[in-house]
Amino acid sequence: MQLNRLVAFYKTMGDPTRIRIVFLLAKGPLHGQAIAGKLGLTPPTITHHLNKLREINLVYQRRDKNTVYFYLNESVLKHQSGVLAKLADKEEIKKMEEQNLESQKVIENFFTRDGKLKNIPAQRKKKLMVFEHLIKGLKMGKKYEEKELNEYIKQYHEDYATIRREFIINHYMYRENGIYELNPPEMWAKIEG
Amino acid sequence: MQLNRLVAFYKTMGDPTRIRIVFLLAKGPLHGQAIAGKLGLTPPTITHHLNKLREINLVYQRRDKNTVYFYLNESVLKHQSGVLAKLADKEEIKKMEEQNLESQKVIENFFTRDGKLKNIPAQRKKKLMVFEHLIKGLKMGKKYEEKELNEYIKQYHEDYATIRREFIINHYMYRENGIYELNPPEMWAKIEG
DNA sequence: AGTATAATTCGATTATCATCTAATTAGATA
DNA sequence: TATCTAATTAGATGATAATCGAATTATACT
Repeated sequence: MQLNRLVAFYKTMGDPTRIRIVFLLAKGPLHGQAIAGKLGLTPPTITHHLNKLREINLVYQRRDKNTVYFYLNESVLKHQSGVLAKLADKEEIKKMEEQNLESQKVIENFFTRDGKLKNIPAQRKKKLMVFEHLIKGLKMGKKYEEKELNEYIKQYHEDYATIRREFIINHYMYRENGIYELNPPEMWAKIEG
Repeated sequence: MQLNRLVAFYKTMGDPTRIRIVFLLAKGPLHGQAIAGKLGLTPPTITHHLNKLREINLVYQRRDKNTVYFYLNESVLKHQSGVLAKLADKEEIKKMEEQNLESQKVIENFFTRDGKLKNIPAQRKKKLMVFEHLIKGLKMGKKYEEKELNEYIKQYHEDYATIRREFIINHYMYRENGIYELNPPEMWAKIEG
């Protein structure tokens, strides 16, 4: 459970202008000037808020000629709706705690005291726990050259190629033209209870 | 749809300390010192955050001897989870818009141009729309003497007694020792689509 | 090439807010 | 009544962030 990401989501949503933008986009995509017009604000202000909304992956954009259309990413809303529902349910809270403990144990088993990965677990569940631990050092939104990513992985384990491939397979990251980037957590391979 | 309340909820949740408090309370009630201890913060800071959380009705408290126990109000979390789910669903958005328009029309029909209520609608749905409009001038958390509440209602309509009673019946407000206070929206009578 | 339009960046201003220490209130017990 | 503990209030400080006008970038059209 990523506390930081949760907080970032709420902090971003906790602004009247941004909530209004979200409601506008919930009805369908709009371009910047349209948003500025409907809200009675200037374009720089809209850009500012759209940046914040993009940081939490709530909007994405597509360009058409000269104008950029902004879209709402509904999957993020659904995901956060689920988080809130779980938070209201003591059973789910207990499950989350247990999962945290279990994952902590696996990490202790598969990493040396100085943080190296001993070997890649064979069991899928444990493997995913290890991967989630590994990517904690990567920054959301940052673009990584293949070389840079290799170097990062090598801190932990020799076989960077395998691990890098696994990152893609399990949707922790995606690649475009040899550039790697983290996916938002909603897309990651799920660890089944 | 109360934009302000939505924003207030998110703004309050958008703080790491408060999120941690919510997670703690999700496991069960705690008293102030315990929270301060677990988070490594001073009691005044905890009081500060609990006030914020109480403002959005997310926590309530019960006193036992000298110590105050704080509880999480799970219904608020469920409610907000539902809001997010709706926001992710274009159909629901459309419904909300239609409801808004309909409600606006009803308000126009039942109020004079200078804001007086002509008469109390007989149809339940319209009646509730009118009541929701009336209570917009009342402040959440404020305690109203019966006299004060009567005066407020009289701005709109002679028959303050009936309307005041309806506020209670439909759970817009509650009364304790002759003091009236607004309920949180989750408790209000629902207007069926 | 040159102009028009949309979007972004930069810098400044202003307001909000998390946290602390010190002081105060409230209740319980002896 | 005196004292202990828990909680709150008050005031100060430092950091964050919403908004705007001016300047800049990026793309399209003539």
